[in-house]
Amino acid sequence: MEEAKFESALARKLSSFIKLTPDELGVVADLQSKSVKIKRGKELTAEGQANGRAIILGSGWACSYKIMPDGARQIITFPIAGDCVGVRSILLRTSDHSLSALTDATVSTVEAPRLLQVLNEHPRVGAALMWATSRDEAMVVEHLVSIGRRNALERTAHFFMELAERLTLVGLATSTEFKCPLNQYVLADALGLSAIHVNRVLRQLRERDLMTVKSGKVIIHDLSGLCALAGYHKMDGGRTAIE
Amino acid sequence: MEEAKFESALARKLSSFIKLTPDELGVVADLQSKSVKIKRGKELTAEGQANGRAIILGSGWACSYKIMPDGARQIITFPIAGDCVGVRSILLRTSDHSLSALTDATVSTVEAPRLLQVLNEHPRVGAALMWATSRDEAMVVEHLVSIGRRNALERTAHFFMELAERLTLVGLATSTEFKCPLNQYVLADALGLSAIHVNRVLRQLRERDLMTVKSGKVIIHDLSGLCALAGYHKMDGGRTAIE
DNA sequence: CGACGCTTTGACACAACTCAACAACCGTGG
DNA sequence: CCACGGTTGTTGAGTTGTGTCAAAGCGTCG
Repeated sequence: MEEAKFESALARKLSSFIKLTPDELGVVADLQSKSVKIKRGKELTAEGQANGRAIILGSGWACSYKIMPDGARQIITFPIAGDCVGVRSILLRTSDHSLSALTDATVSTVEAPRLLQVLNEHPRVGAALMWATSRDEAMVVEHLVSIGRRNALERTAHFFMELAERLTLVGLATSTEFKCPLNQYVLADALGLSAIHVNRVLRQLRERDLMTVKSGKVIIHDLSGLCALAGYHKMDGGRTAIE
Repeated sequence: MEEAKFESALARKLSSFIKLTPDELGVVADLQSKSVKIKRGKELTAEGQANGRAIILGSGWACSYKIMPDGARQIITFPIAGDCVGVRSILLRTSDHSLSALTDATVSTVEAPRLLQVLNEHPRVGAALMWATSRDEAMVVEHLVSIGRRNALERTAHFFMELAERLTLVGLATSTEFKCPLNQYVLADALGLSAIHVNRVLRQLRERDLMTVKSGKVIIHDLSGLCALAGYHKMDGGRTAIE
């Protein structure tokens, strides 16, 4: 994984699960062959909309969310480069959440039949894709736990730890620093807080010399301190039972 | 679906998705052929434990949860009769949450290879299983939204609406009433509240003539009122794009 | 009967929200 | 080059939803 250049973030991510053959890497590349440029703010999927396709994010940031009747928004996750959205729900008739681009982005759409075909003909690629989506689901669960049982400070710290790990997996973060286009309003909607409280929490994290969020960049000052505060455990990035 | 007697809750649930042939129903029954009786309180899977198998709940109630370093618990979902746990994470080396029986229960264990075999040889059954798990995942997402953006009253109301719908799907609830062995401590850990506040919320629901929870039984007095309060929308129980 | 598990209630504390400003930043256009 | 508006960040004061602590009521079961 060190020196090799991957064609896509997805290929890089999957490779940390199982080493793919050139042939299989070709399949992964092919899934993303018809990529489209998307403008920041564009809605990619609306809740309730007809479904039957998955989306692969080639670059940029997005957010999947639900809107409440009173207009409040809960962000479920921030898909980043290399993430696949909607794989699991390809069987459901309608999408259960909305998806918007937070920055300019490139996306590829994969229709259900094509995906099923890959799963059949390239089981190892399929397994890797399923591994990646399982991982994403595990993060949704962790997010739920976070909102349910961590206070604002722990929750925020945990969120950034997780984000850092995800970004690292696709080569977008070092152990101390990464770019992050999320403003405090967006963070608030993800963390289940008010934007103002997010501000106070970020200040605390800064004053405790744990991390700094400024102008689109996150800097980690004290990784172990953050992990301790958040009760964060690194995800299982290891090999699977199969293969 | 009306008069037919199904051998299992799972068969009944899947049948509401696609009508299964007798042959396929046999497959579903076979998956549950080696069922085991489990005592209330028994832990079925521990977080971090080696995985590679799914569990089908034949009867009884369970809860899947995570424990925080300080001992707090967040319940993610309450598997009931007909639910499959751990299907998606069969590829992950370790389980990402714990699972305990809340009541005496019967469970069947399905090893990964067997499940993959079914998915291959009986794609329609496989699709139905994937539909069911997708549905469960959508509920986890909704649960996240609930904790993040609904207040205690709305959240509780929403929880019971969802529960009622799930129980109905396996024939364990009428539109106005169902058995429910969840006490206020357990509810609290699911709703991200304190047990005492759950009590206050339940009182409010009672005083507003919306619903009553008493001695293991839930009675819905005003369904539309509850839905309005909770912002609840029935899940898509309809047919899929495939088949 | 006593013990235990669960529910109910009250008084109080505190985390997080709301409202209301203001400050810093940034790209745009005069 | 500076003035400008829009977006984002920062701060303070006061409110409120929910948590904590403490205690009592109530069934059920041994």
